[in-house]
Amino acid sequence: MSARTQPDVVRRAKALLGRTIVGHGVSVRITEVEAYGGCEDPASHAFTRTPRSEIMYGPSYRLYVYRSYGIHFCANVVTGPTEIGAAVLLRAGEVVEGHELARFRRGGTAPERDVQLARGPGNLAQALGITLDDLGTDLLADHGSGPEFTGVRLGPERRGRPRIASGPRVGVSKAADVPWRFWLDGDPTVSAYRRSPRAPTPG
DNA sequence: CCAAAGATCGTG
DNA sequence: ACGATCTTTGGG
Repeated sequence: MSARTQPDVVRRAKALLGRTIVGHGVSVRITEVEAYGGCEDPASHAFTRTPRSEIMYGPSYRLYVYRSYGIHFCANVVTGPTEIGAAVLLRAGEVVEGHELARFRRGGTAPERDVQLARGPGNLAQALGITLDDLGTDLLADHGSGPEFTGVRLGPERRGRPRIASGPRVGVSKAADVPWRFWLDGDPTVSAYRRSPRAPTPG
C-alpha cells in the first residue's frame, strides 16, 4: 500500500456499502462495514493463521462466519488476495425485503423499530439467518432470479458515489485507532461506536 | 489439560 | 458497568 493507493480490502469494504445481501429470505442494504487486513493486521482473525482463519486465505467473496462471545454470529466477506487473507465484517444494514421474517428472527420486535433490525454485526447476521451452516458460501454464485432462493448471496454491485464516513473499528483491542470502519454518512441504521475496554488509550 | 480472551448486545 | 455463553487458541 502507498499513500495514494489504499489497500484492496479498504476499497472492497467501501464498495460493499449500499450493496444488498440476501440471507435466507431477508434482503439487507449494507450500511456499515469494517476492513480487516489479514496477516498484515493485528486485529484480524487471520493475523494468526489457524484452522478457523484458513477460509480467509481462500477464494474471494466467500462467507466467513464466526461465533462471537458464545452468543452471536458475525458475517464477513473474504476479499483476498489469498496470500494476505483479508476480509470485510458486515456491521449493519437496512432491511429492504422480508421485514416480517427479520422481525421474527430478532425476537418479534415492533415495526417502528425496524431501523434496529440489522444494527450491529450480531443483529445483522441474526436478521439474515446466517449461522455456521453458511460458512464458506460463495456469495456471487448464480442461483437465478426468483424468490425461491433460500441461501445467502450478494446483490449486484452498487452504482454511484455515496458519501462515506470512516472511523476506528468497534471493539478491537489491537490496532484500535486504525480508521477502517466505514459507513454511509448519516444513515440511521449504523451502529454506535464502542471502544474495546482492553484497547490502549486513544491516540 | 486448563485457562483466558473475545471483530457483541441488552439491560441496569 | 455487567453478565450471558461457548469456541478457539495458546501455554504448561
